[in-house]
Amino acid sequence: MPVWQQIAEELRAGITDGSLPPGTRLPTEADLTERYQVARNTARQAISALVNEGLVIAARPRGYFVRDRRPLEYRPQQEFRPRPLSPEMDVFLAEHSATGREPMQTIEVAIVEPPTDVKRRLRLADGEFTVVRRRVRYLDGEPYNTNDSYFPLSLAQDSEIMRPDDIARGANQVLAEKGFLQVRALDEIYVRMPTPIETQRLQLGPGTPVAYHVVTGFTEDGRPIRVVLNVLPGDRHVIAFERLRLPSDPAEAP
Amino acid sequence: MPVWQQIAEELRAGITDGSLPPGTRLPTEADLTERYQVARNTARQAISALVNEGLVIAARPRGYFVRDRRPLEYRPQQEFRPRPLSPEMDVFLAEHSATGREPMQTIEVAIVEPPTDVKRRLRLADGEFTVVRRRVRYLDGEPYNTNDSYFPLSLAQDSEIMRPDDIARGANQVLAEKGFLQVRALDEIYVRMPTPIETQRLQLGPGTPVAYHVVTGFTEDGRPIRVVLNVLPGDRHVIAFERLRLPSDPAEAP
DNA sequence: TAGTGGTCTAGACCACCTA
DNA sequence: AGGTGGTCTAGACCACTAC
Repeated sequence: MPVWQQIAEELRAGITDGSLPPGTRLPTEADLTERYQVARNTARQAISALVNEGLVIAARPRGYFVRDRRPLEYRPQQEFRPRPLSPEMDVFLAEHSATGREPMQTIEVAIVEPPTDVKRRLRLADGEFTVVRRRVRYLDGEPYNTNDSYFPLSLAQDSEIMRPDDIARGANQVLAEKGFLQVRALDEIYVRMPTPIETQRLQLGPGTPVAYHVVTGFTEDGRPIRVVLNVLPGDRHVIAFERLRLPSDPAEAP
Repeated sequence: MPVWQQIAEELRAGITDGSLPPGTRLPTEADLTERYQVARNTARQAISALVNEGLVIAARPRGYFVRDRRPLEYRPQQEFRPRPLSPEMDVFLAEHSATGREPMQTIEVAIVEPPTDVKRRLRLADGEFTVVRRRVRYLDGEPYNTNDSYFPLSLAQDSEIMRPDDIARGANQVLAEKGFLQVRALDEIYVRMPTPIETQRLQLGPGTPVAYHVVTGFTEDGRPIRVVLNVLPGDRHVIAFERLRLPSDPAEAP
């Protein structure tokens, strides 16, 4: 095993077995260089592996620190659940103001030609446009996730969806009032490393993967009316949902 | 912007815009060293960033190659769905043999003291034991995911669950026949970089995050009877599920 | 302003696989 | 056998920020 991996392994062991609890300062590069009698680059390579795994964070010039991770719950299902409504406050804001954290979101609305994955899911023809509501959500000033909702222009036009404000009753309610009630949603979750743009928008540290959560909403007759692209930093979320056995289901499992 | 990031950015752009399609060979380190007039380590740092992002793979000594990624569908919901049963074949095997891929799994059964997260979810006291069925699933010879199912020893004892074989009708059916019908499941999905053990067990390349999918199954009266820990490599899966609007739900959305 | 990590250079030797 | 990436050394200068 290469020297740098041995060094990394010793530090990793300390982190996982609790002898280096979150917040602990790691030895400096100079310390490691001397302790293991290696070149500085070798010590750096060891630490950089830990940084890439998301275990350690560099806080220049104070040194490297063991990272503290405490994910939040993220429930795709809340969409179909009753919720306490505060006037002028949407789901995200309402949910988290209860837990004592300071929620905030930026909203930006634009009319755009949709990206290909959105286009396909909304079954749009070439040249058809969409309305996109781009939101970045913050909790206690830290970016929490991004949420880009796409609607066919024909459905969203001249509705509250076009206004860059919170929609307290939710965009789906707006669509429902126009005759498009969403009764089914398809969720897809991809797990990958972030793009540089996502890294910037969400202020991600190195070694932080993201969940890319795509929701497609359908009406009763199977028409897609809404696609949401969520980007959830892995170190800040647990995705949770619940499944109930339907009366028609057999009693089986993998 | 540091030189190595500029180099990485140019290569990344080529990969994402399609001018460097999957399978393409990247310039060698020597090429980059000369083209950008930098030291070899600088070129290496650029490429290593791409490797860490999972975009590129090193195939020594042939060079670096643009990675090909084609995820498979993973549906937690299949558990509550009717499925075509082939005798002696469990869900995983039955599902994928249809698609022309070669499924295979290794099964290992053990009686263990459960890890703390399992213990908590099964509400076990100290010293209580569990039966764990550890499976590694392969498709066309490549590891696909791991699936460790934990059952309270008292429930699984003296049942087929203890035998290291496929259970064609599913472990849940076995439990149901003993009077423990699972009617509800709680899913939690964590996104993170793999541990070294997971890296080894799933033969993960660098820069491959995993989804850690925990399922807790409950009976009608809320007793937890089963915890499943799935580890899904991000480059090999899409997690997909569907949500239906219940009659009692309001017509709302985030 | 001292000390930290961030970047970069210029060399060296090695293991491994493909041709 | 030759070329590839993998590892490592020994230096250098810089930017940032806590003190």
